Amino acid sequence: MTNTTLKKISEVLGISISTVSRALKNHPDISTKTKQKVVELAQTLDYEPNANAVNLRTSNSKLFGVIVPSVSSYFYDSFIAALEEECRNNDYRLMILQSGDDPDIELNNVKLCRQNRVTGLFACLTPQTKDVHHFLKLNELNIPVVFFDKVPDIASCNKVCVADTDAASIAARAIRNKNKKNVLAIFGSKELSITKKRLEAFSKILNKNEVNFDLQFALNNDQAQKITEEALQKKNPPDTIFCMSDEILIGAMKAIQEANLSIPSEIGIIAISNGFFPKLYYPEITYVETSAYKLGKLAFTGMMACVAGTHFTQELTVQSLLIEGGSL
Amino acid sequence: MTNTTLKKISEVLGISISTVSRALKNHPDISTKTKQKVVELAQTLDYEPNANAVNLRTSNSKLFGVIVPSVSSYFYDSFIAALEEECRNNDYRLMILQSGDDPDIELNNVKLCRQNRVTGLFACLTPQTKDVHHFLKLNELNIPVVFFDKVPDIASCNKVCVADTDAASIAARAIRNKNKKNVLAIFGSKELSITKKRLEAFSKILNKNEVNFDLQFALNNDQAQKITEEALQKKNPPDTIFCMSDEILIGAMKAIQEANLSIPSEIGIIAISNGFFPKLYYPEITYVETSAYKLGKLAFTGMMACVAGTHFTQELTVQSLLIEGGSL
DNA sequence: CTGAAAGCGCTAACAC
DNA sequence: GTGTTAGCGCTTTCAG
Repeated sequence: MTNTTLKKISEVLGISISTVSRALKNHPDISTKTKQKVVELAQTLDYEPNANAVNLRTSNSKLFGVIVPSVSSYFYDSFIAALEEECRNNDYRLMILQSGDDPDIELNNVKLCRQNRVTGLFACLTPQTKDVHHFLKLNELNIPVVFFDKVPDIASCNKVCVADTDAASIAARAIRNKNKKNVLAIFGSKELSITKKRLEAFSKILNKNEVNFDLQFALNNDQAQKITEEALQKKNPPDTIFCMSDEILIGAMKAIQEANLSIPSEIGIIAISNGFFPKLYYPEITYVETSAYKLGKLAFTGMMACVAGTHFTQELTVQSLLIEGGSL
Repeated sequence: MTNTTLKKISEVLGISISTVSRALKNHPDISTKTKQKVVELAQTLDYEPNANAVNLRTSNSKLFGVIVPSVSSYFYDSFIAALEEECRNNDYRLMILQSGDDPDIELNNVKLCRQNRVTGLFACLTPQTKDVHHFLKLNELNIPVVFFDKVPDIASCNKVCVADTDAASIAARAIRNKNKKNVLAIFGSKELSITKKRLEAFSKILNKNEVNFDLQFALNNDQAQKITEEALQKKNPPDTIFCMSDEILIGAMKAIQEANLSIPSEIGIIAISNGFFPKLYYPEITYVETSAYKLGKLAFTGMMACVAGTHFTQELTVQSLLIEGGSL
């Protein structure tokens, strides 16, 4: 069996291809009878338009690309879920690509997007990406690029981000309000701009309020676990742990379970999170929400503005929100 | 700026389109000088072939579709990661589609696959999917379909699955070997064939060994949590909890943390899992691995066999493996 | 209301 | 070695 085409339908019905095409699009010119005949036969023959032919002809792919480090992530999966919903509702397809944090694969993914003539691209950079000219090239071709989460330093591009500074400030204030005095603060890779932003805001508030904190950096959950284990064994252990991300929260919680401390009476904990992991524990962890889902919705809105011709060329941010669990 | 085409290159160079096409494919007919000129100009003009045109012409999309319930899952994300790796290495693209466990969206996704003329489709059914004829239609069009994880009951299709029966048996034997006497066994939705298989194998072994177990079903982690909470409050509480899936494990663990029981001295726990969640806790949870990553690799191998013409029309399974944590 | 014809960008016989 | 030509399946003027 081979795919049904307009030609085949037109031959069976003894009418022209263009009439079939119009009938299927419910064009007002076509008579009701003809439409009926065509639609019926198309159904019988299980006609599905060839997207490649349509795209080639119309040069409108109705296709967005999205490049994430990995779909297996506490964060990007929610982002994709949001995009996907919007795409479905707006009759766009989504081509999901993963960079694996490898700049070469990233470059190749951008190529793929160009080859498939995407209408627009959502991109999260790898930490090592220095050169973004292959992204900017897309703009020359009138393909809007909306960067999210890990965005370029340059100003002349569209970016959507979570409110890093706000999130860290909110967490710091929550700690101060609970009169905590000795905080273990664990941040992610020093290189990341998101770490810098969060750290700066966090320190500022705790310093101003003279809350003592032990500053640590962890690249993954194992390191976070080790750092927490060591801190808990000190003569003067922390009364509170701040975790910059889910990854770090996971490590810290494992150490707390190991030490068999009860939360929040023996140790307090607060994190910045997308919201899934904090709900895994009892009591649930108090966290500042930086919602990837909302970020996705915002990115899509921005993209649609670009497609409509309104480049926003600025940084949009989603608000952060304190979600009280019982851990602080 | 507009996209570079073969035509544009041919005009600049004053040669024919076909020569350009051949030169870029490194066709042996073309002279070295011509090749060089063409490749150089193509690079300068940032030529990227129009995938739609190529696919239309060659009717070989080099594109696979994959339908999962959701990419936000610690099972399907691993599956996708495996597929993605293989696709990249074999020069295929992957179109990732999510059904959201909605049969209507599923149907629409199948349509999308047909419209994009995928070379093959990997599909995980929604629990409510009764009618799979729209999938089988693909086979008529010589588009192989490889079902995975949640597969149809019918025999005449390609399926790859985790070894459900084995996994449950391994877990049951581990429980028996530890001389546990009072097990709370929590399974997922009764409707799912995977539940039936796991339950049957599990019961058989525990019954044979006269291990008493309380059989419960939970549709999500909240229900699993409630069930566990109630069981732990009985006069004769369980000494072991068996969790059929990660989702159930999460709920059960929350209840255990709430009851503040220590593992494994006060309560033992064992799960069937993809391996991520068991490592979140201290001590790490003992689990029977049903690897989505391995499943993905297997599915791809099966798909390539189909594409090469060797329909396997049978059920392939990935082996299960007991991974000892410290929880039993 | 319907049909003829051109063309989107590319590949692949078939010529020379 | 290179060019000519036809055609993949579709949309969309332009004619009638």
